[in-house]
Amino acid sequence: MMDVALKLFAQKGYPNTKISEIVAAANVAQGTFYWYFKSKQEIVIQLIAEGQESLLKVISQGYRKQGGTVEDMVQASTQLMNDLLNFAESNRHLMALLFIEGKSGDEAIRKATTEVLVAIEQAFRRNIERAVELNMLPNTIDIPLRASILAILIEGMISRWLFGTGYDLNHLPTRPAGEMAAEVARFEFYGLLGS
Amino acid sequence: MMDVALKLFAQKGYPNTKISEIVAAANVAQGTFYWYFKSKQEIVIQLIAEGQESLLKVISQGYRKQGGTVEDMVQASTQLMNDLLNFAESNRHLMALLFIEGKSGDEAIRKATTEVLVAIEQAFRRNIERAVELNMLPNTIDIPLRASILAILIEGMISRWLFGTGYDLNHLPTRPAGEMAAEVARFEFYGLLGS
Amino acid sequence: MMDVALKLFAQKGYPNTKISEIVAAANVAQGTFYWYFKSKQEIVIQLIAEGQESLLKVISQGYRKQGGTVEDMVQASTQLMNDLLNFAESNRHLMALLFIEGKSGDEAIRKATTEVLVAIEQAFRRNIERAVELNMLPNTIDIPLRASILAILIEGMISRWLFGTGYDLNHLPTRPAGEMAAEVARFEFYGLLGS
Amino acid sequence: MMDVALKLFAQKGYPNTKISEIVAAANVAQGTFYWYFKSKQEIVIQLIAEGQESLLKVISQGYRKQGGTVEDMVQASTQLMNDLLNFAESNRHLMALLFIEGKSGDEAIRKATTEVLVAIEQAFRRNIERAVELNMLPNTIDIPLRASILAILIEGMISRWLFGTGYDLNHLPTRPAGEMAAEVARFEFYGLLGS
DNA sequence: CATGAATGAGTGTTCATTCAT
DNA sequence: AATGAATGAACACTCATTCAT
Repeated sequence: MMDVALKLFAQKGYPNTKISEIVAAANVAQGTFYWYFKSKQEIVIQLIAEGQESLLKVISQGYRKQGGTVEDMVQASTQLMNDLLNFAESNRHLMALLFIEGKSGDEAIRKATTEVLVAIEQAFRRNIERAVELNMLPNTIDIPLRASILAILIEGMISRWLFGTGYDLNHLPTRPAGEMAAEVARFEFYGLLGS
Repeated sequence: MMDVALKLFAQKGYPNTKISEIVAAANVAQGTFYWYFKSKQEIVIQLIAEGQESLLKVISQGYRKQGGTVEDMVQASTQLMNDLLNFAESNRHLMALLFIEGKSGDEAIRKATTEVLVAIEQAFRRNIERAVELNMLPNTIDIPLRASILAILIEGMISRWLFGTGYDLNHLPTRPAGEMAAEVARFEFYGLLGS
Repeated sequence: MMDVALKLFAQKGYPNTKISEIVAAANVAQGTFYWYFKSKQEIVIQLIAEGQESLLKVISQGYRKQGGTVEDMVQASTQLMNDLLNFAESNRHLMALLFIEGKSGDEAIRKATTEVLVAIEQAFRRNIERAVELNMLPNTIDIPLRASILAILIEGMISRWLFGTGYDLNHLPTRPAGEMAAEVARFEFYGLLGS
Repeated sequence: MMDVALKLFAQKGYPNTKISEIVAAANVAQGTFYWYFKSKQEIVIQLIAEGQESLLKVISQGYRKQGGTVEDMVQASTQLMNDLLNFAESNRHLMALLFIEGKSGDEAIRKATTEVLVAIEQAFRRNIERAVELNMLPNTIDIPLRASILAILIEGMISRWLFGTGYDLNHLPTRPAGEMAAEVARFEFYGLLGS
């Protein structure tokens, strides 16, 4: 039931998805929904929590590589971006839920998604801090702001890559994840002016 | 009536705002709403259209400065960012509507906000193209992608600066617009590694 | 709408009466109900409150007669009983609501009806106190208990007279109010052993 | 299971008590209920029937004493009232069910409780008839009415003694059963004017 | 221009009951 | 005997929209 609910929420939005549609798609009776979930809100929260877990797993496995040179750092970042994009691609519906419902919707839902985004930001923050310690990044930079910028970047990038500018669930990524990841990581470190 | 509707939409979200609340806040009768607007949807669309106009005005006035050096370019970008942040700060409710409802909500609403975002992206794109022509940026870069990245960046930055990570309408910007603009413009051109 | 609701509540009981039935009987749309009443519960509370008011008016007008002899007292009591019975007879539905829903039902409803019954009891209590002061009743009696007994008596009597033993809304009083009132007043003062 | 159901029905009322609550309190599965009882209604009916039996046993044992004088009669009545009050006190939940659900609720439930009340009334009626035959009561009195009045009296008295005016299940009797019984029996025979 | 009473389709949720195991 | 997952009809309440004044 959760898969079909996730799909419907992603396609039509949480408020526009009726319980009756979920149960119809899942081929169970209306009452059955309430055997498994306390309310409509509970299923989204649960969906988001599950998604958070998988997503954080990806992130925590991301930045493993360590190395001395700047290129190693770019490498590692590219790797993380790539992992995230791959995850996002195979979890389109989840990403839609996170990016779309997370912004509007009921307080409780917003709170749940915010946690996910904060977690991403903190992962970036830790990485920047480490890099500064290793003298790979200038210690003059405003770390929290930069972490924020990176989180924004990755979030927006995933969102646009997956759904295009119009948040269209049927939009197809126009370039491979690897290429995208490389471009963004490059921008991350070198900006518009390039290497 | 439009101001109070904008405020309510921003505070509670479009689907959670009832016509009855709007008219109550505007001190008119329920029927009066329908003398001014064809439907609930129409008022949002109209609200977004008005917002789009003002926002585009800001953008079009932004990149006026021309100049030969890279620093001129950074300057100009900082200026634009600054203008956008200032506009956003004095139009919090509009920005909330744009960033929040623009992602979820009905097709028509999403379409309206998408136009605004596309316009921003195109403004950046034109600027990058010009810079490449002037040999101020390497001609190897993927222009649409970079424009996209910039649009993402500015969008996410405004959103977080105004509302914090949790999309909280009562969040207060923690740093002055000017400082924020400078930091972001710097990142835009030089990336994490700095100038 | 209130009349038809009262009738339906009396006939079928509060929980068994659907809003849809009320509006159907009142020939208005479902939503109209909620224009006038906040909830299903609110209409009963209102109904009971109105009933309480009329009922208390009857009671307060009841014991007006004053007099020196015991027979005057019996007279006055008969008069009150008679007034109450007449009121009850022309407000069958209200009495049903009071006696039936007042005992079960939601806390709020029970509380509302309890007030009515307490008011009746206090009217009796004041009368007994006055009679004791005038030495028309022995000052050895337990006043609150006796007031309670009288309240019970009148309540039960009305209930059975109107609805029979089986709380049947279609039951018809088998004897005239006046006769009933006289019998009960007689019992009130002289008990089974009679005058 | 019946005990816990009785308790719950008394506490929350029949319609507000869910099967799920009964089985939860009885620590069995939902389906188990339907192995023991055909329906929710059936368990109440059964509960009432059991209660009726015990109650009638008390009543039939009540008026055993015979005697020539009026005081003997008052004695006997006091004894019966006392027995009833004691029974009621140790069967609070049952009494609540009888007095509360008996008035509202489904036809079948009302019918079941009515039987109990009719039985009480008939016990009183027989006693009055006997007393009239023995010339202990004037033969001018309206026997059925008086029986009715007595039934009302005892019913209301038990109800108020146990639950107070507000039908509060947690109310505690404020005076001992014996005292209460004596007072009521005295009123029964002598009325307000006393012996 | 404006009112506010009236509408009615729509929806989340409840809960007695069933039934395969 | 007992389980507990599954059912589905029922119901209170919401709210955008209409319309007679």
